[in-house]
Amino acid sequence: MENLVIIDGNFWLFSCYYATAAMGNLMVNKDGVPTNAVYGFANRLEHLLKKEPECVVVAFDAKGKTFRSELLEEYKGTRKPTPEELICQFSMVREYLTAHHIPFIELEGYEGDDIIGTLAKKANDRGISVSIMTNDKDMMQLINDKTYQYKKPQKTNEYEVITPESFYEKYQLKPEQMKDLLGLMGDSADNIPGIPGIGEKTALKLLHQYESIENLKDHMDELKGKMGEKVRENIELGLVSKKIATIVTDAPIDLDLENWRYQGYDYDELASFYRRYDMNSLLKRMSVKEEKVEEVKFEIVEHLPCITRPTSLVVGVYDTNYHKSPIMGFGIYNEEEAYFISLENAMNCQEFKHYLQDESLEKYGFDIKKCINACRWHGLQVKGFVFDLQLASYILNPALKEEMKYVCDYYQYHDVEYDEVVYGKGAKKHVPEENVLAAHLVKQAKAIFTLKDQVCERLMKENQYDLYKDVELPVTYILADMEYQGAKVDLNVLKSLQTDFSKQIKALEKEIYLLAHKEFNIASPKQLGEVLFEDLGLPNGKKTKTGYSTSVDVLNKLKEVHPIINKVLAYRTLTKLYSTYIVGLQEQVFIDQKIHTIYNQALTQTGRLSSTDPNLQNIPVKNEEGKMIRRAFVPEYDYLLSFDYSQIELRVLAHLAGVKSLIQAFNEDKDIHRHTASVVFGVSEEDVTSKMRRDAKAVNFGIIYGMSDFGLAEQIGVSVKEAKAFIEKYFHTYPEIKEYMDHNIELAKENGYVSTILNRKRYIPEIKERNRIRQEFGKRLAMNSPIQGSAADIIKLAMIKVDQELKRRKMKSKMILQVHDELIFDVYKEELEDMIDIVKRGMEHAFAMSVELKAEGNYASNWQDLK
DNA sequence: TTAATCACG
DNA sequence: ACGTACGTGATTAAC
Repeated sequence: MENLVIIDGNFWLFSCYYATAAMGNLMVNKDGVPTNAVYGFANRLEHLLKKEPECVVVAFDAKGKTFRSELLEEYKGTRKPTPEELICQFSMVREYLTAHHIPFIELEGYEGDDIIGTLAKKANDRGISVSIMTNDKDMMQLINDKTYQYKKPQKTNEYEVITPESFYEKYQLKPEQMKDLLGLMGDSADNIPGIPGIGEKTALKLLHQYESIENLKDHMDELKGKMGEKVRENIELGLVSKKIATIVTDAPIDLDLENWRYQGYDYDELASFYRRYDMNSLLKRMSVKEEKVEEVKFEIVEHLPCITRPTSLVVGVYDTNYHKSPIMGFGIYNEEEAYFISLENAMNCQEFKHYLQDESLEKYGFDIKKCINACRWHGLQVKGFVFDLQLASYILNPALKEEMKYVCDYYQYHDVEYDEVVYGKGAKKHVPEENVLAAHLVKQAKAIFTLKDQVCERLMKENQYDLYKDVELPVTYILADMEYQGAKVDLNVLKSLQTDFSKQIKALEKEIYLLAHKEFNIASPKQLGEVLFEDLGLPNGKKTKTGYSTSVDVLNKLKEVHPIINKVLAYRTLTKLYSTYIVGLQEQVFIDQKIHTIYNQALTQTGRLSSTDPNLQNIPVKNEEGKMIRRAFVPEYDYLLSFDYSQIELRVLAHLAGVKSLIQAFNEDKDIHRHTASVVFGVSEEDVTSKMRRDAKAVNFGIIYGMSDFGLAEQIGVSVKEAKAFIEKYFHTYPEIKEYMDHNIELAKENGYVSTILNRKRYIPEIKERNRIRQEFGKRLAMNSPIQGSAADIIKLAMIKVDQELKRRKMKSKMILQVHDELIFDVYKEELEDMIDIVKRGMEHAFAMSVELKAEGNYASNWQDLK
């Protein structure tokens, strides 16, 4: 007999919530959204699905009241209000089911119970058996020889089945008499009164004799004593209670078994749900479930045989910083050959070196920049990389973690292990035995080889192959050279700053202790908060989950209140510079006197680069003390040359949105913030005051971020009302901007993603979430990402253009740094003029738009003097 | 490991 | 009535 499984969605969600919420610490995802109930729900469902049910459907309560509250005002009146942390999971669980392709039903005016009752009846009428997944005892009235109830005990996942027989054993009643039982004894959970004074024992006795409340009413005169009185007094209440406890079986819902047939999940959709809410164990479990693949066969060789065909190549780099990491060995794979060779053997093998260097031997890799540079530090030159799975997959979906296992799982290739699992982590990290290492690397190589065509096809289909091949791939080679070239540092500058700063810090420390009347750790926000807001009794501006906020914005507002504030602010600035830059950078200087950063090209959601180990994209520049750090960055050759784009994001916006007056202003080379101020405030450009310009600048920036009135108000220090008026005026001035922003929000809703000028995509699942705050966040992403991303596209094009020209003209000067809208070069003095010309032109002609691009630059003998 | 803070575009 | 500007990385304290 065919079977339909009906899940009582509300019961499951509530019980999962309370099962873990009671422990005190709610499970949340990285954004702080509680996920415990949905996580439990998912776990329970996955377990159920292992039993391979034929048809599955979930029933939920709909919002609003039902006929029951009309019959009885106090129905469900004793329920505690649903906690906030659970409410937000109602929509989340629906997202989960949608991702899982499991149907759910909710119907206004009906409870989930009624949906279950109706479906069960309709299914039974068609000869289909039904399993009701709930612990709710009301539901027992639905049990019959084709419908069983499945109760989940607290501890196990093995359900207790309630059949008509087991029901009879317990109550000596027919299941449909459950309504009468509840009608008489009431139900405290739903606040159904029943007949006061009648409990389960008496109710059962009465029903064994009279069968139903209706029949009892006809014979109630026969009843004796106190009990008889009670029944006679409240028989009507009993009848109403029965009505309330009766589950509807004729709600307007159709049985749609064909669409409810469970046919497995779509990996992408479900995995993306699990990723979104950080449900990593469920994510991992879904890949484990896949069928076992056959063992990868390979050979561990001392000498590499002659290779003549394309291969995938994996370099086993041990540490995350590949500029100083040992290499453990190499994995090489194609459809006929699979080898592992250790570094030691590789270094002594001419055939291997030839294989690496031969550009005509095409190689496929994962993070080829890492492979190229790790090899370079070992004196090995690699040529012929033509495919990078990491970059390709980043282009297809930047949300994917950049680790290989995640990427492969995403493309349904599961026979790859996490590096962390093979090498261990933390103190346990080690180089594994050779055969383990070899298997790991060759498996990775096989994965790359296997996935290449599929991923390229997908790039073609998405119209992103050009972005990958003509932008990201060339850029990765350029970045490899930039990293390897490095930025030269004058350690003497840092050393002298170190003595200088540590004196100042000590002095400030003393002054602060004096003002605070005690010694404490100023770097501890907790202790500082206590000193400022308790000991000194300063007016506290609230904030943060763990205590007082002591961030700059808070402290800035207290500057006038107490002299300690300025000292603390100065202390903060200096210690930040001291630890992160003065000390931190010195530790990162290589033996060649240079810093070799690592650019992550497959991380940001917008297409920008990021820089680590150390981060050279956040070297201080905004205040005087900070700027001094830049004096330590010096040329290896003669000069540092830097060019940066002027207002690239606003120009991109003007172009993309087709803002006529902005385009014109840019092309007339006007001061854009002054222009904005003049149009918004309706004064001539000469009459724009510095405040007006400052405010206009804040709005120009804010607009790129998809600002709110509140955010702007905070930023420029006006009331929310004023900020709102300001924004309205701004949109009135540039109506095209408003249209463009709305358009992108629409695109995100319709397609699920937004795109840049080079068709870089960013998926925005947030925009479909039911949580309004998350949805608003999604809207801001939809507005900002195309702008920030297009600017990132453009500077990548510029890097390629400049690099090509440097190569064509055989220049010896080098590109060494990229800071989002700025390129920095280490130049020979005899090349200086040419370099200025090449860089400026390369940047300004990187991409043709209706708005001209403008790059301005300078040269100097250290980074500080560049600005 | 996480939260708070602050450095950059 | 919500909570509130986009994208990063490093350091420190405190668990």
